[in-house]
Amino acid sequence: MADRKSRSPTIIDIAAAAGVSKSTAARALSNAPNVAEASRKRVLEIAEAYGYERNHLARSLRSGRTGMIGLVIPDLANPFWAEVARGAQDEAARRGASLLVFSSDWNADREAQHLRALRQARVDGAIINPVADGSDDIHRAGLPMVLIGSSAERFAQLSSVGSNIAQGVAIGLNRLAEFGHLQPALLLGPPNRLARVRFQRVVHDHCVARGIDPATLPVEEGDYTVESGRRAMIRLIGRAEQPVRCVFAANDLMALGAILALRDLGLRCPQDVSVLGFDGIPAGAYAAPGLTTVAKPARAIGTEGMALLTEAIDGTLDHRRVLLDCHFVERGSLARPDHAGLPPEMRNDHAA
Amino acid sequence: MADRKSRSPTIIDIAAAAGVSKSTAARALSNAPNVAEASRKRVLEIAEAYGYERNHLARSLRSGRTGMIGLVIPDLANPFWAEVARGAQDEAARRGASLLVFSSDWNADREAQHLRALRQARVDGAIINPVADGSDDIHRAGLPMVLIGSSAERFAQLSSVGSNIAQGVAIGLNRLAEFGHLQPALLLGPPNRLARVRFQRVVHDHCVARGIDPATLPVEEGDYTVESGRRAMIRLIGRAEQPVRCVFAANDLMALGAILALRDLGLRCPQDVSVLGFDGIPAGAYAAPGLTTVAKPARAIGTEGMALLTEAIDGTLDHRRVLLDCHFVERGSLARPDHAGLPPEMRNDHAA
DNA sequence: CTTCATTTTGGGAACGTTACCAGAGAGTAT
DNA sequence: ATACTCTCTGGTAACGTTCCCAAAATGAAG
Repeated sequence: MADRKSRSPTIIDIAAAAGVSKSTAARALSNAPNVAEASRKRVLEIAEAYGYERNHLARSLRSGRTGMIGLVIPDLANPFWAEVARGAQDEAARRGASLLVFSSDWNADREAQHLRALRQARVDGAIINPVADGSDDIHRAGLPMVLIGSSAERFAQLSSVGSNIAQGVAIGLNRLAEFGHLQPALLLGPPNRLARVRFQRVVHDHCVARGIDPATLPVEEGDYTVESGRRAMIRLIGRAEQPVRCVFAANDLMALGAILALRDLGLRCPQDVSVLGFDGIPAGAYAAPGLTTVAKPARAIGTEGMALLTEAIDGTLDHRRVLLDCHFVERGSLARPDHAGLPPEMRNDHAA
Repeated sequence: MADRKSRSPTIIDIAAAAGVSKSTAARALSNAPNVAEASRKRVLEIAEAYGYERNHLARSLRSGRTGMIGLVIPDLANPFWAEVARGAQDEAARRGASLLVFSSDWNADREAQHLRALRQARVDGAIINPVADGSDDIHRAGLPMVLIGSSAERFAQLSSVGSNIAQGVAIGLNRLAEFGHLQPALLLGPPNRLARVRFQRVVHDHCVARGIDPATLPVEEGDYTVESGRRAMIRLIGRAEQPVRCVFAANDLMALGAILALRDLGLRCPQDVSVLGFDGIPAGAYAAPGLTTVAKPARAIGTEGMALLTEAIDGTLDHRRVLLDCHFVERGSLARPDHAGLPPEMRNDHAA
């Protein structure tokens, strides 16, 4: 009896079957007030029996709200961003919304294209990791939005959620100090890139705060890939000045590269050289030794971004910039220096 | 001039401004035939100037097509499924569709809930990795769908896309044979699980086809986690009967565990023991040695699933079951047995 | 029994688009 | 000039809701 016309029943069918007007049926189904208990019960029973399902399209067209949220990230297949997406999706589901996901591949054109698609789909709002330099495309979007990730810094006037790099670096350096490593070498990203500048600046500030001369830290650079980390580590070890006992890498992939390099060079990690990463990617757990790292709150960035966006949609959000704390993940690539394994000329006795 | 009423312009505004009826404007904007070139040009110019954007909601309500596709996978944060999602998303974008993503967490209730959301959002179709045992929820969905992944086997009557396990195992065993490993030990998943049964059956068949007695292959089992793989490898080495020179694991995580175990046991990989994985997760690249593995065509499953779904939506798809080939990824955990490094009692000279 | 307040109901008008059909021109052949 | 075909156009009716307002029913108080 449910589908006489092989067409899914509309609210009009339900109203007719329940012997009420579509207005009353609508009220009953959206459990609004001012509908007699008897009518409501009637309508709900009929709807249940007919397998009625509200047409969300019509509802949206009328009310202007779609219950859909757009998410634009650089790459859904990247573990970090996948984790962010998962967080956003969980929170969206909790709030009864659905998530439209797009990957920009760090490409401004594609980003603009996705933004257009979002607007056309009439999403209620969007969470975006902006790629475009010119802020035009982002602002022009004309819908409630929350930015995520570090590139959000370029758009100071928009609310955003990111990880607290300063706090993360602080944890890292503190833990390194506890292990006796006061002057870790740094593996940074390519120069001129925002991420590198920020990481380096934060390390610098923290060193100053701890009374360490930042200029004494050896620095090498890579491009955030494993291979570049491997080569940077080799260069670092090759330096004559000072034996390297500890490396703090700006991301996990380079840290993994460093661990590989140490193995190739016949040095033990962590006994000879400690390695600390920054990111918290799952792959770090499978290295040997497991990569100790400062993990960014990827999933929380997604959930918090969605929470903020909800406020933005409701209009209750005044500008806010949320920085979520990183946390330390101990896995075994950090140790007190073990001088026994090193030839005398490589020993370094300044550690506490 | 674009937004006199601070409201986005509708097709009626455009039509009025262009001095034509909304019918003509609609035809021009959806570049339909039977509209004078002059009118079309006029309308398009005005639309451009006003920043007009078609309301996809209204369009969908009328036409019955939303241009949205649902994707339900177990976990968006899982690298394999993230890769599948990425493939689906790319193909969707290529076809001008948008992707609604949901994670079921291998939970039938959540899956049912997501399917309901999809129906309510009036998606044109869905790509699903089914979790529910009872086929009811899936069939009841009542929208065009394509299943992906191995669990699709349970729903023989629906079209599906999966990886060709048989072919993948064949490549793996062939390559192992080329390295002189004719009787690899097997690291399987938990008994009774579909995935294990299938993997084991395929290995069995291929051994028979190659003239090897399947019963001679040592077998251990784990639960697809790294730790279980580590323990299984230790048990394997501990077996008295026969020295193990090669392990074929049913997934990459267990293979990574095996590599960790070998290091702990003081055995060299690959010189003493070769390890072959199955999956192709990115983390395998960062192990030492890099994990050689048979990679499933994750991204292709997504793209092909979307391609099939498009046909299903158009009604041009008759039942099909697509199996996509796996490919071999050489990374360094495979080698010819190097007897020199082993104590005499562990040597095993039957290899070619 | 009236009056008034309150709850409940129904009828229409949106929302912005596309589908359909009939009519208006324009051009060509009889 | 008439008839006919063609291309183009405009009006109207959907699509399935929700929102608004007025009408009807109910109940309480005078």
